[in-house]
Order: sequence, then structure tokens, then C-alpha cells
Amino acid sequence: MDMLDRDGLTELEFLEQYRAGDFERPSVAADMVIFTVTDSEADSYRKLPEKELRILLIRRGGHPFLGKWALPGGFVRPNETTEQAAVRELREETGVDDVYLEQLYTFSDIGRDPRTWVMSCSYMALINSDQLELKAGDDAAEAAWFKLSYRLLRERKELVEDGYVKTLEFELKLSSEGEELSAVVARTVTARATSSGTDYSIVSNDGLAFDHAKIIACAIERLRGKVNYTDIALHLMPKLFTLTELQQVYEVIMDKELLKAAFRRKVADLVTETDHYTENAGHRPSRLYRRNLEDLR
Amino acid sequence: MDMLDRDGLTELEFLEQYRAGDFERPSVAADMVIFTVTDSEADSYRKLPEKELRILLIRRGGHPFLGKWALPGGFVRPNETTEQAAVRELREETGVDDVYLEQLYTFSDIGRDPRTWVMSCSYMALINSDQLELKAGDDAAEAAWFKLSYRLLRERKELVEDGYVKTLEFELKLSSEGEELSAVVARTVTARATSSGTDYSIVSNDGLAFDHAKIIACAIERLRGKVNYTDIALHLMPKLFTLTELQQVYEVIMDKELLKAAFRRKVADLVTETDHYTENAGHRPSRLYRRNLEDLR
DNA sequence: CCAATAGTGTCTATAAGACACTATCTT
DNA sequence: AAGATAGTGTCTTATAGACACTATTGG
Repeated sequence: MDMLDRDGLTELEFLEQYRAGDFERPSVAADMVIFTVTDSEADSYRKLPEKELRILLIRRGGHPFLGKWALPGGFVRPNETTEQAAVRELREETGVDDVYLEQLYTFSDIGRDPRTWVMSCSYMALINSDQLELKAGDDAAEAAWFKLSYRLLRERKELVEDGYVKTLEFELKLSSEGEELSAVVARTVTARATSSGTDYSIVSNDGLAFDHAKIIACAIERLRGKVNYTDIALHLMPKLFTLTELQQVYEVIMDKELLKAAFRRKVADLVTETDHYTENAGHRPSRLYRRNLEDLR
Repeated sequence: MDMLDRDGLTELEFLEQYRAGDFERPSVAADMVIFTVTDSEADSYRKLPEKELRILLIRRGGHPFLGKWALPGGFVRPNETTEQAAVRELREETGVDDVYLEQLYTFSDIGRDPRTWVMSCSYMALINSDQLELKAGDDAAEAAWFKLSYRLLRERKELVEDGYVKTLEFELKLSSEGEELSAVVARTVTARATSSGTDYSIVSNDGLAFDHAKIIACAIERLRGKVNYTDIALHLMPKLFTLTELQQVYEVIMDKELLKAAFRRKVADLVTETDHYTENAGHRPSRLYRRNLEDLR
């Protein structure tokens, strides 16, 4: 390539003389919502335990938001991508490095970090209960798996000039051994004749650092959206699982009961049956399945 | 809040003494894929014109990628969000500022900009042909609306240890008055027992700057995905339109013919009929509709 | 036998695909 | 009338919801 620019430089010459301008630059963090599913305490000896959807949070040991709980994450370093930073953080916090990982959204509200200009490129990770055992690899920080609940609280709709504004308020609750966090996150859809847009905002917040309530809301909504038309939920399952367990996972993600027959038809192509069965369950044994790695989607 | 950190500082005191570290920080750009739909030249006087899906590109006037075509975009400034930067760029390039806008993905591959460390937070905007007329507000740069085509070229699947790697290669073609750009973008899905991920890469590239072929691919895939379950395509329509025109827009987005009866059932709830009709078309007049701003979704 | 879960069959309601038909305007 | 597009009716197929029924284990 030998084109010359208006200063008569080739591209190579240009790059050699190029110096990054003195523009102010943001810090970019990779923050992760790490989901897993755990079993509740079996309240009766012969009943199946219920599934709980959990995310990992870390208690902040310094300002700002000292003592509040935050998503695991950290600054992206030179010579790594945001995704590599996310993988690095994930390994540091959980010891796990072979997971489903998906970029969610980049948050850049001004003032979202009181220290300085920080954007957050957020990721969602799904790890299964098998891998969860390895969680020992902690640093000094206090970390805990919080049970998550996310429910529609209020729905409002105002008509405005040539359109409407619709606000959905969701209640986010997180709980872990005595710790109870909660927040209300609003999703506002503004629809006018031509334009249209969606915006998240935090209505109230008790115990979460930064704008992490928004990021968590974004993650659970993405997860709920994808559960119905992908095999994403299978990344939360151990190698072998029963169809009832899989159904429980779908139910706890969607916060909604499903019909057994219809569910089994729907996931039939996503799983492969094995010749193994559950044992000593106190009732009829159940066939074990594994994730289908064939065709489809 | 009077909690003290390990140095005995309150949050306020901490923030006052805080100085941004000397870590290297990336530049962050907001790049936009601006879609619109135009009519082709009517090849016969009584036939309906065909619809064409177009995006706006700008020819680079300096290194790097001098002479190549790039997406409109620019660096995010302090005290604005990535979205505000996108809106600002949009107004500068098209004079339009009331559009559908959606964040796509943040690209951060190292070396994606040969000058320095630059991430791109990408957006998709949809503007309708009414607004398009206002395009006069250009700066010196050469800008053009390129007709877009994006087609599956090859599909490959390799089995690997406990999983598979599936590669879909898409051909991206862009054309505008003599200028013909093309690229091949591969989407690779890696599915292993536990992990799983999707990755885009550029296989070949003729005429596009940076990794913008990837960004365009990402945008058209998002648009195709959303067309089928949202009213997103209506943002590409003028105030009044016929159902046939709307169907043509769906068809040009999906690159696939649709059945008229089924299509009309499907969009029935997304539009509201008016009492206006097309005139002097050389054939039966067609009822005009507008976007339905009621309930739904 | 009972409690508990596993697993299947089938009827119905709804949506999508396929295709043919009728309607209305201009030249 | 011919050419072009507008608009509707209806049969078939696929999918999801609802619900009832049978099956298999341990206690």
C-alpha cells in the first residue's frame, strides 16, 4: 500500500510518527454475572430438592462502596481483549476456565464509578454444579453465591405526543446466608413515531455496588430470552442429568412452572439419552441424559 | 456513609485523594451501522420498484486505511455516554436525530486499529426514507449509501474431542454507484462438553477499513434476528406505507421471499390501517397503514 | 398398599405454510 | 380485455398447552 495522505506520508510512515493524542480516555472494566444452579436442602428425605439460580458476588474491601457487594470483574489490560479479561477474572474468582461466556452490554453512564471515568463491558458466564466444587481458588476477598429472584413489580404506561412511554419495574432480590440484598430496576421503552429506545435505570438499591443491579437485570433478561430458543440452559447442567432436573432449571430461570409433556417434546432434540439411571432415590429411577452435541442451531 | 477503609478514610475523603492510576487506558469509539431502505429504479413504468437495504459508509481521507470505506463513528468524549456519542455522530453525518438506536457489541481485538489501543462500541440505527432526504448535512468527507447483501457462502463442521467446531462463512457485498466492496466473515461456534462460544473473524476483505466488516455482519444478523419477533422493521418505513412495501422490506432484510397471506396475518397487530390509498399506480390502489403504537410487546 | 417421581398418549387451540381465488385499478 | 397489484378464504401442517393415564421404585 503506497497511497500518500495529505502530508505526503505512506501508511507505514504515518504509523511510525503517530502518537496517541492527549484526549482523555476511559478505563474499561470487564464485569461478569456468573450464573450457576444449586440444590436446595431437601426438606423431606424422599422428595427431590429444588433448584436455585445463583450468581457470584464479592464484598468490596475498599472505597468506593466499601462493604457493598459487587460483581466480579476488573480492568481490561493492554494487549488483552475484554473477553480475555473476563476469562482471566473468572479463573481468578472461581478457578474455572471452561465455560459458556457471552458479552452482554457496555455500560457507560457518566458518574457510574465515583472515582473516575469507567465503562463496564459486561459478560454473562454459565457454569455447572460439577465445576462449582472447585470454588476453593479464592483470594482474600469475601465471595458468596447469592440466590437470585427477579420479578415484575409494576407496569406503567403513559401516552405522550405521538407515542407512549412504558415502564416496567422489576424487583431484584439476592440472598445468601443471612445477607439480603435488593434493588428495583426499571426498563423504560420510549416509542415515538420514528424513534424508539430502551433504557435501564435503578429505582432503588440496597446493598449492591455501582450500577451492578442494572447489569444483573440485563443478564437475567438475556438468559430468560435465550432459554426458550437455544440450548443455553444446558451449560448449567452437569454431564449427566435427568429431564426433571433440566425442567427445574428452566423453571427457576423463567420463574414459571412448565408442563412436563410439552417440556419433554421441546428439549428432545437438545439432549441425548444414556443407559444410566438415578439410584436409591426413594422412588422410580430416572433415565440420565447428556447434552446433545449434534446438528441443530 | 461513615465507614472507614483500611487507611482510616471515609468514602468522601477517599474520593478526594483519589488519583486515576497510571494504567494505560484504551480509546473507545462509537461506530454505527445506519440502515435505511431505498427504492430501486423502476424498470418498467407500471411495476413496483424493488426495495434495497442500504448502509452509510464514509471514505477515509487519512491514514490508516486511507481511501477505504469505514462506518461513521468517532471517539467517545469525557462526560458523554457511548450512546450519546453515537447520537452525536449520527446527527453530524445525516442531520437526523430521532431514530431507532440499539447497542450491538463491543469489539476489542488487539491491533484492530493499527494506531493505538481502540475499542469500538458499535450501534445499529434505523432511519426511514422520509428522513433520508435530509442527508445534505455532510462535512467535507465523502459519504455514500451502499446497497448491502449478506449471504451464507459455506458451512463447515468438524468434530473435535468431546464436541465440534462449526464455521459459517458469509459473503458481504456492498455496492454504490461503481464502488464495489466485498468481504467474507466467518462465524465460528465452538461447542465442547462444558464450554461454548461464538467468534467472528474476517476471512477476506476488499475495500472496508478496520474490522468494520465484522461490525456490519453483526448488525445485519441482529436485524435479521429481531425482524421476526419485534416491530423493528417498522422503523425503516415512512409514516404511511402499504403492506406490500412492508413485506418487501422484510424480504430484503431476510433475503427470502415470504407468502403474502401469512405475512399479513403476522404483521396485523403491528400496524394500524388508515383511510388513505396509493394513487396513480397503474393498477389497483393499495390501502396505506401506519405503525401501531398500542400495546403489544 | 402408599408415596413419590418417571414417562407416555391424546385431544385441543393456535400459528405458520401453501395455494387458489376474487377484486380493482390503468392502459 | 390485458396487465398489474390488492386483498381474502381455506386447507394442511407443525407446535404448544392441557390433562389424564400408566409405570416403577422404596418404604
